[in-house]
Amino acid sequence: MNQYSPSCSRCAMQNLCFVHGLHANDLNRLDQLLDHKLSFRKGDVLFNAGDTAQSVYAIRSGLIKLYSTQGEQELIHDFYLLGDLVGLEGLANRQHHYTAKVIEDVQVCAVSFDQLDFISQEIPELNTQLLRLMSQNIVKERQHARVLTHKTAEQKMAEFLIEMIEKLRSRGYDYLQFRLGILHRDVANFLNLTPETISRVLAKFNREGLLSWKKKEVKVMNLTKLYAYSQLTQPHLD
Amino acid sequence: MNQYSPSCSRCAMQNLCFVHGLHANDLNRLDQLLDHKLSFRKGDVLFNAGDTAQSVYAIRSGLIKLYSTQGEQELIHDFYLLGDLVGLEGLANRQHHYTAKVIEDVQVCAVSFDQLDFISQEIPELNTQLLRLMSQNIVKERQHARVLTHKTAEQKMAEFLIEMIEKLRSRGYDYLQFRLGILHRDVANFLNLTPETISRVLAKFNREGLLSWKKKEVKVMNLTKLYAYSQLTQPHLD
DNA sequence: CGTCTCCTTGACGTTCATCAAGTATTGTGG
DNA sequence: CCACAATACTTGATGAACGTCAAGGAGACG
Repeated sequence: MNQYSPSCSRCAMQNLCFVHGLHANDLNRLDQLLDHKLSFRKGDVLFNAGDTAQSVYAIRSGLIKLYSTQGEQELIHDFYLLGDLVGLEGLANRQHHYTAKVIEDVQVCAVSFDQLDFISQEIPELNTQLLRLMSQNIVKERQHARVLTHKTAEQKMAEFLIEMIEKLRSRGYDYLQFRLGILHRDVANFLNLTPETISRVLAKFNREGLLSWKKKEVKVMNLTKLYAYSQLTQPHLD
Repeated sequence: MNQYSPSCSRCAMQNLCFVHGLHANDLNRLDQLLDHKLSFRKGDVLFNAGDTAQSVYAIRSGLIKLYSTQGEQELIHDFYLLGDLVGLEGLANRQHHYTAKVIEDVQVCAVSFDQLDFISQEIPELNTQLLRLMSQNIVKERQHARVLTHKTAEQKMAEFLIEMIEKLRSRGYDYLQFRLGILHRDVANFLNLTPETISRVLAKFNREGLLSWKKKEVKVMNLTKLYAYSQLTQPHLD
């Protein structure tokens, strides 16, 4: 599951990243686009706001936060992990609007915009795929706006955790116990709360036998109750 | 300025809508895409969340709000007016995620996705343009998230008004006195405030000789002070 | 000209931020 | 690998911004 293969057509993550939906023939063409796999360490920056954008990054492992700054104010827009695509919004203008910083060591596939542009003219399906990803991004941002504005601290926290859980589940990982190396400060920032509030909510979740998150290790004790807090509907387990 | 011309190549709004940046030749091709001009009345719905998406709409006049609903909760994501493009995020999946409702009678150009798809394969520049618009949309949503989370009621209000003012200014309209037919309720929703708070902030702005908004008519008395409230930087006036 | 919706203004309440101080954990250099 | 410094987390006390509730007034529409 975690094995790396250098070509898209044999890539273990094929279903997760943006090539999903392309035909075998097209995948072979896409292979040529891939720079080699790159590694970054915690604290490294994939790109800064204002940088010229040269490629998009498909995350193979690790964790990245995407944020913008205004004055002193840092605002985290999203976290990316295995199977996610970072930096796509820089494509059209060849300029990044955000900073992508590694918070847990990552391996990424870098895909050059130039080549992507070029080949997407020959593979219409890829173009549609890019537009689809952009659309999904917009929908996601708007959903996040709803969370930020209309949910209580407890709902925000529950929803955030469930998003992580569902991502892990969809990728076949253990989702009842896993490492989550994000600072409370960063979660707080993302959800527009304070670290203190995060701490209090987690203490409550723990007290009520819902879930614990200590020393970067999450243990889910009562998933159903967690869903109840989040107001999301719990999917049927297979 | 407000005159309607049925072909893109002679369209008075050429610089405002998504064809901006295309060459004359390409514009002629684009002409074929245009359905005739459509009119909608206040209260009409261009499309509903969940509808199959068939075209994108370029606003020629009037005002539209785009929103989603969850349970009873309506959430307004954006307002669109002259020169704006509505419904683009439905392109990839051919499905609308939001409802677009007319709040002041509109005239729109409807551009079919099918044809857009087809011709964008022949005009690479159009494709880039679509991606650019999507990117800008994402950036805009994230900026809005910042406003929702990190600004006071007064800053939100000032920023909202300035956005309207700058839009009118960029389109060559009177921006110190203009009609703004949006309900306080809708502004409140958009900014995550209550109508009461909107009312109080406007009363304050009025008291301080900044601006008045009564009977759907906005009069700007002190633009500089308004910018000061918003924390935005005032552009140099020509 | 009456009804309905929208807007205004005031009194009060709630959620979460802020401030503060102490404890745990992580990172670092010897 | 330990010591200690820096950073992160926890918990409590207090407060502020804006929401909620309420009631009256003004527009808009038929």
